[in-house]
Amino acid sequence: MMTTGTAAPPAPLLPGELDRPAAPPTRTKRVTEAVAAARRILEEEGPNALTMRRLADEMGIRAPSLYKHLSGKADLELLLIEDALFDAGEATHRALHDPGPHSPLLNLLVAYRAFAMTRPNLYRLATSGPLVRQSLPEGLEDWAGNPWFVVTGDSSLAQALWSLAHGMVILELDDRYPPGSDLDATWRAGAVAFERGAAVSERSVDEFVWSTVTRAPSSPQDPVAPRLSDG
Amino acid sequence: MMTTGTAAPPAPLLPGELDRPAAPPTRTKRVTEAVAAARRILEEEGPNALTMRRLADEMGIRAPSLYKHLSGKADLELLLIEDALFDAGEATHRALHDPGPHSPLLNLLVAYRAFAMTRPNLYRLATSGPLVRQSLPEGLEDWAGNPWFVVTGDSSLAQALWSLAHGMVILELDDRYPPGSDLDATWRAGAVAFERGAAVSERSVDEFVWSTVTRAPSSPQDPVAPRLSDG
DNA sequence: TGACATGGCTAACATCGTTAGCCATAATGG
DNA sequence: CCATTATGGCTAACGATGTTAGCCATGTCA
Repeated sequence: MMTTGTAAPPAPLLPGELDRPAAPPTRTKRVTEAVAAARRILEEEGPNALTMRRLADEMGIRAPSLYKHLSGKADLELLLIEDALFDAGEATHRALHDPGPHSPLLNLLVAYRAFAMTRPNLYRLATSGPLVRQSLPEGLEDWAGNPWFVVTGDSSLAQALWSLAHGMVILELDDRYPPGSDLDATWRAGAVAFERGAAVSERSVDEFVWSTVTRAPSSPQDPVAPRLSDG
Repeated sequence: MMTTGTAAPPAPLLPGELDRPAAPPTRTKRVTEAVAAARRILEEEGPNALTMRRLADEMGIRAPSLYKHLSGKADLELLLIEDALFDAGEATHRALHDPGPHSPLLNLLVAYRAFAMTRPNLYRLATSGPLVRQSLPEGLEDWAGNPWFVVTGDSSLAQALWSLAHGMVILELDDRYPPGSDLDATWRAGAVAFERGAAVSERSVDEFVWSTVTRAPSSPQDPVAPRLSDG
């Protein structure tokens, strides 16, 4: 669960580690309840069950009344994503400090995988589709991604390692690996590659450019409504 | 575009390379048209535009008439996924044979990234959410994933590398990297890690087990209807 | 020629997110 | 102390979505 604003035991920051960002914009009691209920429904009954009517039901009211507290479903999902990012940040930062049995990099991977596996639907919701970046609390995204930098010491390597972790997590959640795959071995293989890569100088490679790779011109995605404040 | 069943110039197979799987189950002319139209709509107008009514419109008929050819929207999407897997397999197998300017591993990554970037919405559709494995043509999945094994020589390493590629692709498509990120550098960093890892003996690592990491008990996803044949 | 399969159509339904507009109660201010 | 306003519920309803039921024209073929 998310501990909004309550100060944690102040562990000394590691070199390169960011401090926890300001708490997210204050939430009404009722909004907090709605988010909690939504989270419960999402995780226990799946994403299809998370409808405005079902959510209202869970709160003992009718669907239209939800709009007295939330601007719409997109707003609700944004709040869930906020929670997920806070939780993920907490879990991964903790992995940096806890005396895990392995290397920091491996501890981080283990923590990330465990985080995702224990709340798969929330993880999927928070990491799939275009991100509504400007609606998130200031600094949250940076803080949540910071452990990957702390562990690798390089921003490109950090992004690559996070990509690997996310890729493995989401493919595992979606059952995309061939049946019978030894996923632990897959994670191990990935960890090994980066464990070795992180220790090595950043630019021992030929200057390869990806310039031939470009995005298809103006490929539309789904529009995402900007966040509205509590009404 | 997909070249269903038409034989390609028979390039000699590389060691470990799988042969192209049998062509997908025959599609009616009308079904083929529907899939083509759907693909056009999806890529040019985004996933939200891919509606049964919109698709019917594109074909000059009314929505209910679509059900004379397809069992439902899930069926249509499955056909799109089939196409995407064939195309991806073609692109990546070609990367193995073309005299690319780089190492095989790098050539593969470049091809994969380019493939995804040129049809982002189809890629997202084909790789997001639970896979309806039993509805896919026999051998398609294995064949499409085979290049990753050819390049790494090890199944765990192959899955990890594919995970990295998918992670980077999907995060790039969804704009999940912090603004201003040098994504080429990220891909380079990832490639380097695996370039080095692939050359090394598979088991130079301590025997790490992930046994503490388990899935949340019975977390529901969205049910997926099994594929029905053409009606 | 008649039976049947093919492939269109309209009408309609359930479910979804969402809006409009009503009303009771609580809070607030002259 | 009462009037006014804000809060937060409600019902009714709308438009979009996937989908089904049932009708009918046309072509195929025994």
